[in-house]
Amino acid sequence: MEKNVRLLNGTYTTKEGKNNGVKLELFGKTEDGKSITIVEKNFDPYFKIVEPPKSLINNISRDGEVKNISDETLWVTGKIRECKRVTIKHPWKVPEYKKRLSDRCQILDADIPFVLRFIYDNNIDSCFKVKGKEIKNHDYTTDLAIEAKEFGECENFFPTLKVMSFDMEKSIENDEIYVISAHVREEETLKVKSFKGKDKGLIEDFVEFINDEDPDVITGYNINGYDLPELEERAEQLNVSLNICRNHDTMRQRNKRDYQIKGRMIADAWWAVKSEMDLKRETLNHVAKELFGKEKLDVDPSNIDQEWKENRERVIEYCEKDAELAGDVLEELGVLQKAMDLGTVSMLPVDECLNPRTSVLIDSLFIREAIDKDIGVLQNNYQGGEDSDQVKGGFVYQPDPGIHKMIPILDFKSMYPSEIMKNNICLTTLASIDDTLPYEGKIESPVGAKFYSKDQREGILPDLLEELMEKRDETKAKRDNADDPKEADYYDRLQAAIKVVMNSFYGVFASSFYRFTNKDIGESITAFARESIKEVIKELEDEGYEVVYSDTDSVFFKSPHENDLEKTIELGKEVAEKISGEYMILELEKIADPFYSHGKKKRYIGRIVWPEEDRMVKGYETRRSDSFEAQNEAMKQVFQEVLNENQQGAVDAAREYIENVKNGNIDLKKLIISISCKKFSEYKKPEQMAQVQAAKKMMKKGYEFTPGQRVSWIVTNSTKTPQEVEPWIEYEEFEHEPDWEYYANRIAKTLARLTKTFGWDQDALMMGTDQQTLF
DNA sequence: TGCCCTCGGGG
DNA sequence: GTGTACGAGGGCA
Repeated sequence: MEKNVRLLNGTYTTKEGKNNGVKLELFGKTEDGKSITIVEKNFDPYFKIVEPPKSLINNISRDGEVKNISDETLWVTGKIRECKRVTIKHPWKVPEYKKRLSDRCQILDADIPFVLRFIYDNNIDSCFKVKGKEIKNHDYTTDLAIEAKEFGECENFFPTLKVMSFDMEKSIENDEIYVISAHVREEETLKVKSFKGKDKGLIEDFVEFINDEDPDVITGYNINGYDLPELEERAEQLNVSLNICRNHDTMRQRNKRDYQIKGRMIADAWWAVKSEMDLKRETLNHVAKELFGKEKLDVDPSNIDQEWKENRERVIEYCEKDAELAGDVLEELGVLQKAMDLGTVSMLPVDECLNPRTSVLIDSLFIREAIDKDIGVLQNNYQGGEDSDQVKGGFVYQPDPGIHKMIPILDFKSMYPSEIMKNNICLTTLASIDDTLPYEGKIESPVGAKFYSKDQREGILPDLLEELMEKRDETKAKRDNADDPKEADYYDRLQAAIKVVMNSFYGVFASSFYRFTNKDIGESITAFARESIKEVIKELEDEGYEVVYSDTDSVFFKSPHENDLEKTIELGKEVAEKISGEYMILELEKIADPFYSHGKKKRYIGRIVWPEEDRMVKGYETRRSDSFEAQNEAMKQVFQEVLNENQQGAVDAAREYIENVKNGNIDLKKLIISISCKKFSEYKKPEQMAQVQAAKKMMKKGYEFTPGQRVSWIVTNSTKTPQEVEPWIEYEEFEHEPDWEYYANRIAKTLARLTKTFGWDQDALMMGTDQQTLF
């Protein structure tokens, strides 16, 4: 059998026999839309050791676990060194050897997940051709299974993935699961099914359903944080196996945060929302409204037990709707497509690209190069969680406080990658660690690190980046020349994926623990970058322009054409081109009119007038959790005035709002603070927590409270410690006096960030008079 | 100012 | 699974 496959994920098992029974299982989707398991039995785990003492080799060669020891000559941190490749029987023994041997000699290649090791070593791409013997009567849930003989190349393709989205309604009071609804789709809806009844049978039916349907992807809203852990716990209680993996293994918790279902991918729609959208609130309801303009069914989930008693049918309908909605969200955000695109660029299984760890993206490209060039792959060295090794970041210019007219914003195209290419930065070109090649002294970073120039030695890192950058330009050109909109869309997604990979180089190389970097490299990159942006600022100033702000790779300056957008666009483009160098390319990104900051770094707002009308708000928005609506409302009103370039109006709006709050002249609903409350005993200092106080007072009034429920309250006296709050109960009159002063103060604090520049700080806003009048 | 604690999503 | 990683915001010292 021969098949073209897109790789989804992989695992290994030891089912067959005791020794030598390690087999890899790769799960994928064929070009003709079949799910497939690829079994590989002939790959052994290994690691490498650098210049080991003879005694050590003697020692481990007698080890029953060790299968083979062979010679290798590798470039390791600046030297050609004699190394040994130690092949062993079991992948999970590698960490053991790492620990045992690491104080006697340097260990290489010992922290690469086994499946990835295999695909790197065999240069397997995200899509590949596999030849082998079909396994008839296999026990996998996939359509096909094959014993791999040979791997080859094939064109990229994008199979339609089968997605099962599900939702579970469960009692808050006890452990009972009321209903699980599943929604299966490929391109269109295939099946909707709800599971009810006794929990044991319910879960068993659900498991059977999953294995029968055999979805590639399992999704839902916050399933990693709620549905899956709850399901797991209940299944354990009832002694039901959640054997929903494609090889019939049990679903397991991978980290604290997510789960693993072998052969299937878990794509939590909430996580997708977090990374793809910028929302203040991320409830499914809000997201649905934002994406589709529709509200979901009105069932109060914090009161699910009541709802279930009163109207089962409605709860079931609600559950089905939510299951479908989560799938819709995933689809709308193009999550799977993006993961496949990223897989295409990074040569990784789709699963690795759903919530990619940037270091894995880079590893995939870099390690393949290292194998090719006989370079030793060092290990990541996370030394504790210390961030003392944090590399100094970008340069941030203290913004010029006030309202500014017509501000072109220039930014460097892929700044960090460009610096790396320009200065040939790589572990393999770092001259200070290398004694095989004399240094010519051409490239020295501002922190004193020395790099070989390109003609002396080409770095892998700049090479990879150059390739990516070229590919991106090519892809963009293809996009622009495509006649078919579908084709154009494909190329656009691909270039976006390339950008993601290129940018992830920065994060990884700015850290000091990534395997292919070190402090000198990280610091050199950012130092070169700071130098470049400062040069731009200087050049602008020398030309007579006034720079008002700059952050890392962008510069904001004043256009002399305060009221002429056309001229400003022209000027911006002209200036950008003039200052650009061969590698460091500046572009006119957008134009703000007006631009405002109160003088604090990373806090500014602006109205974007080019290339599209937009609003730009950085660092000012109050986000979620214990904020209350009045804060947002007041902020919005003041924003509006500032963007209308009306200073006085902004101050007046702020004063008026605060005055109203002080006088109790505001809708009480806008003061409600609402947070969920755990079991009281789970808090370190429960008596200090406002939510505990509110919950207790609710119970006293005879209302139900179950741990985990959301509670709402209004602050009535903040001068006490802890502050005094009273619960807000819907449909009941609030018979306490809010602490108006407290609310006015919090609003003033928020607003003062904006009005400070106009001479109005928090206290001034509270008093209603500015400093000048005061003194 | 800096440390410690908590939340979010879900029911 | 050849592991180790959330990030923002408020309260309190």
